[in-house]
Amino acid sequence: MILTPAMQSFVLHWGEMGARWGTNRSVAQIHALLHLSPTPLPAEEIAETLALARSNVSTALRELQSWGLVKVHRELGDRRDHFVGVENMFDLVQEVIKGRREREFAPTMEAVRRAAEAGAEDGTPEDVRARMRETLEVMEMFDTWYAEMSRLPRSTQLSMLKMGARIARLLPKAAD
Amino acid sequence: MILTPAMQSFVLHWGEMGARWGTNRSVAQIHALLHLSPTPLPAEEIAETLALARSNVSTALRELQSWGLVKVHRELGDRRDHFVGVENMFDLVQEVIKGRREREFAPTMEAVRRAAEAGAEDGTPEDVRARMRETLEVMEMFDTWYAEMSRLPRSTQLSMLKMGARIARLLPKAAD
DNA sequence: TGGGGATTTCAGTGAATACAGAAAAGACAA
DNA sequence: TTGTCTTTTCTGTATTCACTGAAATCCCCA
Repeated sequence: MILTPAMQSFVLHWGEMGARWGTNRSVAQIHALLHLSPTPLPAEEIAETLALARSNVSTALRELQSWGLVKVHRELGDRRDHFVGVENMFDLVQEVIKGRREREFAPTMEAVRRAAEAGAEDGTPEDVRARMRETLEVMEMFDTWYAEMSRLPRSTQLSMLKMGARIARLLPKAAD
Repeated sequence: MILTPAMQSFVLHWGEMGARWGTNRSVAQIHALLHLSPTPLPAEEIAETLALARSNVSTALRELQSWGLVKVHRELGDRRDHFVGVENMFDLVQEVIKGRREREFAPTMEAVRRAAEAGAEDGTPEDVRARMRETLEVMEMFDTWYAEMSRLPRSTQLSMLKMGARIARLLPKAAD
């Protein structure tokens, strides 16, 4: 598969963003390529197109699959796996946020909780503990908000996104 | 300044989260320390407390200041700068998101836009270009949503956060 | 059960990043 | 100016992380 300049640019920039968002460059590039490709691609072809080592592609594909961002597609009469990107961008966003919350946010929140509690017995000054508790509360507020939002049906999420700030007008004047 | 075990744990975990969120460990640790500290701290003391090189602290503080997460406080009769963390956790969240959008999201969005346009002339298949445009649209939707939300007064943002999913009940049945 | 293609695992290499320590620059008082 | 204290810049080193290529494993078919 040969990439046009526009496709190359897309893949490269997507890879760069991915590198800054917690995945490595190759994973993000492969994801970009699969997202653009109209047909499922075998690992070999991905490696050629992006000039990556075959083994690297294999690892990256596993990671993408574990995140639910890539699915395997089997072709009749072909032993090789073919890979497809999730078609819907929202699934991507959802998976990325979910993953980051689980791996990076939740553990810290748990640690902050323990620190705030443990502080009572190890001589941590009360005002410091108060700051810890306040920090925890903010973290929990965001976490709860996220949990609730992620459970809403996709269509509702979309409406809210599209409404943007106009949704604020629906709020009662004196919100609790 | 001596840290209790609870404070150490807080600082360490915060540092770890920071490392996964785009800043380096030291920057995040310093931020955590300043967030806990009831009084402004001079750079020297920060370095001692966290066992970091003085130079490293200097660089980290500059970075934190450029992000608006740390302010300088001058003490009468003391030449040294003293540093304070922003008291409010929301300011932190706001700054972090703003920074990431500017540095990591917006440039990619711009690149995708150019790729989608340029594709017209370099032989990029129409269906591929369509996927690029769709990607761009989703990115723009999130970006617009963020831009609008960030302009709302803090109190409104807070109400919305606390309402969580209940806000969905305020939506008209057939949202556009 | 053996052979061949496809995939995964693993160890070594290379590049990027964070860090420490030294040197330089800046501010202030005498 | 000179001396002292503080802060910043710079350079080499260490660590971390991604990547490659080779070897091992897996899977399917004959």
